[in-house]
Amino acid sequence: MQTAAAISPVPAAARMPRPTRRDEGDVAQRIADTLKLLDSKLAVQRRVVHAGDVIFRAGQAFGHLHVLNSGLCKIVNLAPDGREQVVGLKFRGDWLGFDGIANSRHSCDAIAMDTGEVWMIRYDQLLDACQRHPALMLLLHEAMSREMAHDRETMLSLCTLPADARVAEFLRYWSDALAERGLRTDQLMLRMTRAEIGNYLGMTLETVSRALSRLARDKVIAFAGKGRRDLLIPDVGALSSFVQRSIAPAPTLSAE
Amino acid sequence: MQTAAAISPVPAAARMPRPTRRDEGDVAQRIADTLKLLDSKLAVQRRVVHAGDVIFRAGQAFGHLHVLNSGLCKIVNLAPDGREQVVGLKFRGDWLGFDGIANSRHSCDAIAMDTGEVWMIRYDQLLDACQRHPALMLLLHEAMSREMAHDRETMLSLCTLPADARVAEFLRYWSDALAERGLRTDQLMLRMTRAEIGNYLGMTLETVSRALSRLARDKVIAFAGKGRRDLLIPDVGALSSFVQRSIAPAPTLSAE
DNA sequence: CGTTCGATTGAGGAAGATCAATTAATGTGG
DNA sequence: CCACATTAATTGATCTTCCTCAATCGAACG
Repeated sequence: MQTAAAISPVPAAARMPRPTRRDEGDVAQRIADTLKLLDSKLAVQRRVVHAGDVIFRAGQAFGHLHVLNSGLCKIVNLAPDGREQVVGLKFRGDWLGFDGIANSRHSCDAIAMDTGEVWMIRYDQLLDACQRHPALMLLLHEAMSREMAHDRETMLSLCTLPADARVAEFLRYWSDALAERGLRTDQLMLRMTRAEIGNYLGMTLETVSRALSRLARDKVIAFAGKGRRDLLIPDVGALSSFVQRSIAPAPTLSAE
Repeated sequence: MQTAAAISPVPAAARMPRPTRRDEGDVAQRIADTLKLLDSKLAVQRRVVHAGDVIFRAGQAFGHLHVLNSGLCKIVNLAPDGREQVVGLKFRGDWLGFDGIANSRHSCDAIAMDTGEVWMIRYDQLLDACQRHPALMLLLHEAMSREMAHDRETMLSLCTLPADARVAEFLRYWSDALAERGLRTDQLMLRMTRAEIGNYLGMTLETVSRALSRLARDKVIAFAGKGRRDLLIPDVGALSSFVQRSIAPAPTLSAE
């Protein structure tokens, strides 16, 4: 992680009018509407998946987009030289497989991390349907746009946050995703090993473990049950403020 | 950077059939075709920009997509707390502003880094045109898809490469982008300060400077002219192999 | 010709990786 | 149900990479 070098003379906070965020209810509604619209206009093929199941693999011919109706899924990017990295987590209502459109071939693995249902949508049929139903096209573009915006947030976190804060931010994001979908957010079952989390966040499994221990010591999170995979998050705000604290350890700047 | 922890039992190299890559000629052709199609089907508004000009800013209402007809441009992501990061570089033929679709508001700054021409396309008109011309919609999806795939490559680099290799990879990517567009790739004018490059790559300006010095010492690159912004890249392959060398310093593994 | 900004280089320090040992949880066959 | 093997997680000690601070140099510009 490097210092937030001032690459622009104007402080960002000063010129960015915080974009108005939909609140949770809206997101849940949007997802429900999306699923309903897809189901009504298209021949959706449903598939039940279990933890570890491959939804698609890098290199496979692209023919379908997928939408997660329930469950949880990770996206893993692979380099030809063997490096691999978890580059995304997907929740109910999220689309999978956009990356395959450009080269007619998937460039990532998508792996289920829990029991769930995936809707498969033939891309050619989707295109047809978009011609007939502009709302469908809007919705599709919106989903792609959202994914891009989120990827950039991820890059920002990877580059500007220290390890502890990155783990906190990761938990905050996850519980946010749950909240948006109307699920309880005070308890969170990590369905990834420390190694996977570390891979996702660009750090080692030991660093993840230490970060979690520290967060627990500071009462920002707690472990539920005996396994160390179930977390209690009494206050999501505490996670956010932990992140904020770690990027401004010496906040005593007079002007600016 | 962390070790490439084996998060999956199967070595990636073994199961990923290297996707067939278009070669340079195809990319140049695709870009030319895209621009022609846009120009013929839409009311494109042209705008000449110079280094430092703002194409759009985070927070601004989203109304247009942009396509770079010439020049070079950076995308800067801003966090509400003031952190900012360069999250993308755009070349001729690249689209800008997709991130604005989802919340009707741009979430990044787009800043020109050189004299060039930007085509502005009203999003509502584009949607209309997509209804009439399926080819246009295909092309649009392809552009979005390509951007997502590239963002993931970027994350992979950020998380798995040490600083030197990240700089080398950055130069390789840049010169690749030039090659794809039929431009000469043996010389490259960096239009960014060391601080900007460092911000983009998640490291400090000193580390960038040292990495470049080392690459020059190893004859992978050379400095042209007196300023340190013009680079000579005698052999792009040397950059790639530098990257490969740095991820496998002890390659003597018997089996696997 | 001085001022300013960007780049380079060195020395020291800190965050996080690596190596290694221990403990906890999970699964297996008897 | 228990001994045992296996995998995940924790924690500590050490080492490496990269960040931080600081000085110097060069180029561009008024």
